[in-house]
Amino acid sequence: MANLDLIFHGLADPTRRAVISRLASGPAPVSELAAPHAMALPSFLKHLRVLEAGGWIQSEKRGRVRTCRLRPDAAQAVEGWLAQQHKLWAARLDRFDAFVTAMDDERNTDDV
Amino acid sequence: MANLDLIFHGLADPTRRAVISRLASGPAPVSELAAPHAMALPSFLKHLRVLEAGGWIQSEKRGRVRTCRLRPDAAQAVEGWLAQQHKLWAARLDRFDAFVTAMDDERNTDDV
DNA sequence: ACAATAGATATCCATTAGGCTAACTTTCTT
DNA sequence: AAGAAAGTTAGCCTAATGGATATCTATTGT
Repeated sequence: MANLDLIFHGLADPTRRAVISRLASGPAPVSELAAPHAMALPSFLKHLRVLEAGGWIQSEKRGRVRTCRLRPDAAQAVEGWLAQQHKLWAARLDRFDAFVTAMDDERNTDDV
Repeated sequence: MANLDLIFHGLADPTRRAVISRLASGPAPVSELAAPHAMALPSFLKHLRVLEAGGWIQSEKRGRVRTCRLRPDAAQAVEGWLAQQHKLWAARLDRFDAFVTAMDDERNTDDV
């Protein structure tokens, strides 16, 4: 699996996030993926390579057409990282919730 | 709220992810955050600024000490993006699961 | 008052990112 | 066989990254 640096770097660009969203509705050849993006093809190809390096997509060339499809792996890695952070944050977030709740109560008391 | 580019860029570096994890156990001054990382302070400060730009942390200076604390906002943005993608992927992932299951069944049949 | 502490600022440097054009290879189509 | 289509490769450019030093400011402790 790709490392988190590459995984997150893959997401840190709107073109690449758009490609991921597009591929959610099914595999597509390179030029179809590139069409909505106002840039030269070689520039776009770099984004695809970044996505591939991050494990977001895989591609296969048949004839002169390279078809790209999404891979669920990277998303799972992101979720894993988030879940781990959540565990760490749990106590804090609870306390934060308590704080917000206390504020609300106070405000309500004032209001009522 | 910071945009997704900055949010994800914040995560695309191990030093910065370590800072986020560290801050989960509570606020800390800059030099305490910097201590575990083998780099010069100005280099480390850049990472803090990236995290601040991405909405991951906030900081406040009192006297000569700047205290940094985590903000839940950025994580929520990430979760929002993931949830949205999940909606898009749902059908595909189901089909992928079915595919994997079919493979497993096939393999089990061979094995047994 | 002075020295130490905690950061901040200013530069500098090498590498990577993200864009481009031009030229090239392969694979269809006619 | 020739030409169009779909990528690919190579090189160029500018700006941003991620690191470093050296210097500076502002606080705090003695």
